[in-house]
This record gives sequence, structure tokens and C-alpha cells, in this order.
Amino acid sequence: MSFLDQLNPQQREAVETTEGPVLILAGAGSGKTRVITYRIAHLIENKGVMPESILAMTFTNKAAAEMGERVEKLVGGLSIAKPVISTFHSFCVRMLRRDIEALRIPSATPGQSPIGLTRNFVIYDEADQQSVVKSIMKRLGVDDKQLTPRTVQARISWAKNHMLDPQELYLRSADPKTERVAHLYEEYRKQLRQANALDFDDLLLEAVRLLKTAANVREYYHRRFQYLLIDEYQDTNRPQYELMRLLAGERHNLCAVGDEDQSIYSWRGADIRNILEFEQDFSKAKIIRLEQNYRSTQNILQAASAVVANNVRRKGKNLWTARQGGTRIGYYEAPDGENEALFAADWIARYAREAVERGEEPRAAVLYRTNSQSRLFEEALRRYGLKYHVVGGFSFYQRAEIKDMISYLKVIQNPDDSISLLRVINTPARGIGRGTIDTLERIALETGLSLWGAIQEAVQRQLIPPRAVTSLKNFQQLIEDARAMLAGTFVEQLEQVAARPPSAEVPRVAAAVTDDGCDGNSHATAFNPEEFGNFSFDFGANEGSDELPGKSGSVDSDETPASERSVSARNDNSVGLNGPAADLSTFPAPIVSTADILKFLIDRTGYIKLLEQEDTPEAYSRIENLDELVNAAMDSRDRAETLDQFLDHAALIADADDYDQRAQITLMSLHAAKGLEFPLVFLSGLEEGLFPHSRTMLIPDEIEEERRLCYVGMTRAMDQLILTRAVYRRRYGSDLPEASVPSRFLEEVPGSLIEELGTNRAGTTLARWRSDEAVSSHYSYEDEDQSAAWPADRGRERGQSSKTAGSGRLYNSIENIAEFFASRGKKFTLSKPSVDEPMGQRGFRPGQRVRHPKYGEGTVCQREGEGEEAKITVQFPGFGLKKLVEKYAQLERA
DNA sequence: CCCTGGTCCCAACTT
DNA sequence: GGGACCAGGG
Repeated sequence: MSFLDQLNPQQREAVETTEGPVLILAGAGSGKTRVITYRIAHLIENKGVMPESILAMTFTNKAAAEMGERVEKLVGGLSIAKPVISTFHSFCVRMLRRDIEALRIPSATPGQSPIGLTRNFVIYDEADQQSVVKSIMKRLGVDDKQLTPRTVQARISWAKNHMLDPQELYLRSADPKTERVAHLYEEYRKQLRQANALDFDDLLLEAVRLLKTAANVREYYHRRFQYLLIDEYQDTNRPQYELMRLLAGERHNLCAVGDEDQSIYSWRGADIRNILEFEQDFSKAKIIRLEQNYRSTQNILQAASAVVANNVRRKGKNLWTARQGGTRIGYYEAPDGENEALFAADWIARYAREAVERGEEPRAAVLYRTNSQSRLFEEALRRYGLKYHVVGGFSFYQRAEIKDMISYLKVIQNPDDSISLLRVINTPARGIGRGTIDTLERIALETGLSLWGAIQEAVQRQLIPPRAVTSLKNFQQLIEDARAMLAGTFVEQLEQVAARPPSAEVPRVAAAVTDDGCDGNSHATAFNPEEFGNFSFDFGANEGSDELPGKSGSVDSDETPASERSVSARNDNSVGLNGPAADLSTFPAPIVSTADILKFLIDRTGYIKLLEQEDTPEAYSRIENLDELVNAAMDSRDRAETLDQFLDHAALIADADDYDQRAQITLMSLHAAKGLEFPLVFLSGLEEGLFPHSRTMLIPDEIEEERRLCYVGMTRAMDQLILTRAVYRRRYGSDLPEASVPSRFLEEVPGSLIEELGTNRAGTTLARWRSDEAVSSHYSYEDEDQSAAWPADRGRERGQSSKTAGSGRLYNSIENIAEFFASRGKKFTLSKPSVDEPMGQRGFRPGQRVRHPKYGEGTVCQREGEGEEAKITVQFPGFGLKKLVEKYAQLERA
């Protein structure tokens, strides 16, 4: 019982209310994870609930892994069985790998195999999806100027997230564009079905459909899981909501944890309604609020609360903290993005030094709205010789060479995957050109075969020039050999594998490999500790280095689900020495592993050899990446995973998963920062159009979401929060920098909580903005001396140490920007001097609060035209968007 | 058929 | 900064 005493009364109530629906409204930093883990521990230790009958859904694999570890520590060693802690997507994949064939329907023609996907389906990522859309559009002759494949893909995904099928989308469409999308959507579905492929959204949808239609599957899960926990409930979308309801069944032993102020994924279909209307959905729901924040100082909390208080759609709460006062919120206005980054680097360097002197481990984060902002910070930190870690951005799996190899594996797993086949059929070049591929596609269309089937057809019917036929046969042979290897029948390779030196001899710990689809995060782990330490590449969230071999592995109940176990044995991927009927509890790692196949592929295709011949730094970096991929595959082998599982990992690994808690400096998007905390946080790019992002500025609901995002960012800070902004920012490399307007969120922070940093002259810039002082947004300059370093850097380059931020001159206001550029040898022009700018008493800027006699208070969204003609668009809560002529509308500052 | 270099267009967040 | 696409020579 002792561990419950560590909780405050509300937390304790949340933990102890185990039966029936519970909604825990957990404010930022209020101990949400703690409540979930303690609740699981309480169920197991005090309520005698079987661990494996508890299912917890988290947002990222990393969160799942962490939660698993924390539960483990609490209940330590009580049981071999573990609760299932998983992301929605991973959970669905495992469900589908197990039972998707229950969705197959018998073919109309007798003797034909049933219609529907099989267990070895592949998962299509966004790039694959776009390729599908693109090829369909090409085939149907849809103009891709007006409607880009990207747009179509996004809209199909939108429809799926709202659970609309093509027909429903068509019926709802109010414009020809949407009608066309609906049509393409229909074709898209056909294409995926033919390729035996599911996209990300399908993973959820098909799992829901499976539970809805297959009663025995549903019953299996009802028996299996008695207690459900959903983390980040505010970010669940419609399919996730349905899945949860289906899994909860009639029992409603459901605990949802969330915070409506941290809902930041509506663009992915997350429905804030789910949390706002929980009580309607579950009639006897108990609501528990956690309002004590254990993370931040009072100043930080107050500032963040003040910002989010401007939102209308929220339940409202009063977060409080025992950490009175604290450092004020820093604000730094940089002349441009580079200086903003240098300022942050400088500050972090000093902070890190001081933290080390105090004997503390420094941990700082730089947060930004868009991943492309990371580049400047990376450069600045490198110049300071600081090590940093970037989360997200261009991921490992998006690199060309990695996608190539993964595509090969996908084709080997499922040759009908035409998108992957298309990618690798001539990579590296093997003489299969445009013309040949066109012919293959035509054959596929005529016969209804996949491209793989079309190859055979083309070769047999000699529809292709002889030289290409040889190439095609070679390719065919390559894939077939690899498949034979996987099936354990490719003798030559098997002999090689058998003769493999030491690492193959590693005694493999017998691991319990369950195929019940629910082992989630706690799946069997077997590895050689010595080998383990060598792998730098962190493949997934599932291998905890402190996890003992053989200790884990969830225990499946004996109930046999809809599809029989033997079905899985037919699957090419469950290959092993013991053959199809192997006793699963002692099933060894597959003797021919994914790593072996990868090595075989690299060897046979000459992929690395060709890169070596290139002899460029890029080529060697690609080779390194491929080495890492092989390492990842070896890890996978040591975890006794099949090819399926390896590919599922690769598909579902999330950007946020590569967050490394030990890193002293972390760079990441605001979205990726959800759930994390840092003593020092920089929130950068606080400019209208960047944050809030330009695409959201005219849509009130989306502005509210941006504000929540801001709230999420601010509440990551424990001790110090610094807000920054660049007066000038380059949009894309080449163009002239554009002047920016401070983010409205800056103005929402009470002035008394702010301290301006890096100011070396009187007056605070933010105060000037607040007083509505006129500022031009029409500056431009010519770069005459490309090599000129920033004044601040010149000092640094001469070796002057910097005690305070930005050791040289810091330029912090728009007025001295001319001086700044002049010092850099740039000609600076003011095309519209600020005195002429029509922004006097009446000049309302986007982001400003105004009062209208009829509509009350509102926020300016947009400004068009100048002087007398200026029109402004204002969002009035309750009245919506109004476009007003500034001269006539009796607006005043609110 | 393959490779190269030039040009054009794009760039929000992510399971 | 970079990916996709195209024209033109090997």
C-alpha cells in the first residue's frame, strides 16, 4: 500500500477509482504519467488484476516504453506477465497481423482464393501513398497542377480520419474538386487492396472494422482486456475513439487521461469533442481534476495560463504550483534568425557551464514551430562547440538508400506491393528503363495482375525487347532467391549462414514469441548483452538496455482466435528450424534473419560497391546509413523478430521516438515536445505567420490550436523560459528577408512577468509594440559583402570570451537595424519609412485585440490595403469573422 | 538506356 | 535548402 501514500488526494482518487468510466483532466505537469503507472500498479498489486488484462494506449512508442519501465519498477518481479502498453497504431497492426483474414470474403467463382487482405500485408507510408495517388492521376489523366498528389493524399487521409468512405465523401462534396478527390479515393482503395497494402489510416480503420464485424475476434479482446487506459485522450481521433469504445465493451472500465488545453493534433483528425463531451458519452463517468503542477515555477505557469486563457473552447482549470516566484520569462528580439540562434547558443553555453559548476546535469531544449528552423540552431550550436540532439526532421527511414532497401524487403515480404517494386526494379540501374516499365504497367492494367505478375507475363509472351527480358529475369531471380532464403529453402545461402562466425553462435535465449498481436511493448526480448552495446542506432522504443533477457514476453491465453495458429505457420515469415508446427514458447530466432537477407541484397545488387565507386563524402555517408540499417536488423534478429515485425517497426517508428533523455541540448518541434520537461526552454520564432503559422491565421479554431501549442511549449519549462523572435526572417534561402510582426502570443503574456534580455539600450522593444508604435514592414537590403560575419561573431572569432549573452553588440530593435546592416557592409533601404506607415492611432495589426460597438471584443486576423482604404478582418467570438473598413468601423483598442 | 546538369517549384505539425 | 522533372549527350 505504501506507494499510494506518495500521491496527493486527487491523484490518489484517480488511482483508486478503478471501476467504471473515469476522465482524468490532468493539467500540464500534474503527474499524469505517475497516475497512470500507479493506477496500473494498484490494479495489479492491490486489486489482484491479471497484468495481461490491462491495456494502456499511449501516443508514442517511447512513452509506452517509459511507462512500461515505471510500472515494472513499482510491481517489480511480481509476475512474468505484463500489462500491454502500446500506441494505437502498433496495437492495431498486431491485431491485424493476427486476424485480418477474418475480414476476407469468399470469392464468387469457386476455387478462387477469398477476397481481402492477407496477414503479410505491407504498410504504406505517406510517400508510398503519394506514389499511388500520382500513378492513378497519371493513368486517369487528372491535371496535377490544379490538384497535386500531395493535396489528394492529404484529403483522402482527412476523409479516413473522419471515417468517410469514397461514396460518403462524394455525397458530401460541394465542389468539383472534392468530387474528383472522391473518385481518386475510390481508385486508391482498389490499388491498395490489389497491392495487399494498408496505409497508416487504414491500420485504425481496419482494426475497427474487424472488431465490428468479427464477433469472435471482438469477444476474444473483451475477455482478454478488462481495464483500459488511454493517455493523451485529447488527441484521439474518431477511429481511435471507436476502437476504444469497441474494446471497452459494456464494462466501461475505461480511464481516459487528457488535457483539453494540450490538444494539438486536430489536423490529424483529433477531435477535441472527445474530451469535452466525455460525460455525455459515458453516462456515469467520474471526472477528476489534477491541478497541482509539480514542474514549473509560478511565473512560468502564470504566463502560460494567461496565454491559453484567451481560448474559448476549453473546460478551464486553475493550475497552481508550490514553486512561488521564479525567474521572469525572458524575451529576446533578434535582428534575424541567425542572431536568434546565436543568442540561444550563447545562453545555453553559459547555462550549461553554470549548471555543471553547481553539480547539476544541464538539460535545455530549443523548441520551434517548423522543423526547418532547426538548421540555424544547429549551425549556431556547432559554432559554440556544443553537442545537441535533433528530434524528428528528416528521419532515417526517409533517406533514399534506406527506403530502397526497405522497399526490397517489402517486395520480398509481398511481391504484389507494386509501389515498392517500382522503386527497386531498376535500383541500382540494371537495364530496365522507361519503356519496359510502361509496358509492364499496361500489362498489369489489362490483366488485373500486379506488376510482379506482369513481369512473368511479359517474359512469357515476349512482349519486351530481348535485352530487357534478360534484365527482368535477373531481377525476378533476385527476388525469388531472397524469398527462398526467407522460406529456408535457398540452400547455398543457408550454408553460408550456418558457417557464419561468432555472432551467429551467440546462445539465443529462448524467448516467448506470442503471435497474439497483443504483446505490445512488452514483447519478447532476447539479446546478447555484449553485442548490444555496440549498436549506436536506436531502432525502436522497445529494447530497454536494462531489460533482462528471457524475462519478458507476455503470456497468451489459450483461447484460439478467429484465425487458427496454423495460418501463421503458412506465412512465409514465420520461418524457423522447427518448421511450421514449432512450439511457439521455445521458438528460436529465425535462422535466416532480416539482417542476412539485407546483406544478401546489398551483395547481390552491388549497392554498396557502386557507392564506393562514387567515392564522394555523400556516398560514404550513405554506406554508413546502410550499415546502421543492418545493425538495426541484427538487433531485430536478436529480439527474435520476423521480417514482418522488422518492417512494422520501420513503418511505425515515430520522430518523437528518438528523443534521448540523456541529451543535454535537444532541438525539436513543439509537437514533438509534448509530454517532456526541461529546466531551460527556448521558444523560438514567435512571429505572426510563423507562430501562429500563416496557414492558421484566418481560422479561429486553428488559432486556438496554435495557442494550445504555445501553451504546451511554455509549460515544458521547469525553471526558465525564454521567448525569442527574429525581426527579419528569410523564408527560403534566396529571397530577401521579410520583416515580421511579433506573435500575438507574446502580447498575451502579462508584461510584468517579462524581462527583456540582451538589451543594451534604454527602452524595451516589446513595450513599444504594445504601445502600438508604428513600424514598417517594408524594409529591404542588398548584400554587398557575403563574407561579413556578424559583429557579435567577429569579437568571438578574435577569441574574446563571452560572459553574457551575445558577447558583441546585440541588436534588438527595429530602429537600429539599419546600423546593424551597415556594420555588415550592407546597403540598407527603407522603402517606406515608418513615419509614413499608416499605422497611427487607427492602424490595427493582425493579432491585436479590438473592441467593436456591436460585436464586442475581437482579434484582428488580417489587414488589406493601406490608408483610407484599409480593410481589416476581425474574429469576434460569437460572431465569427467580420471584414471591416477601418475608417468607418468604430473600432478601438481593447 | 543511363547519367548529368539545369530549372522550377516547394517548404506545418506526425502516427 | 532540396527534390522532382526534363532535355540532351554518351
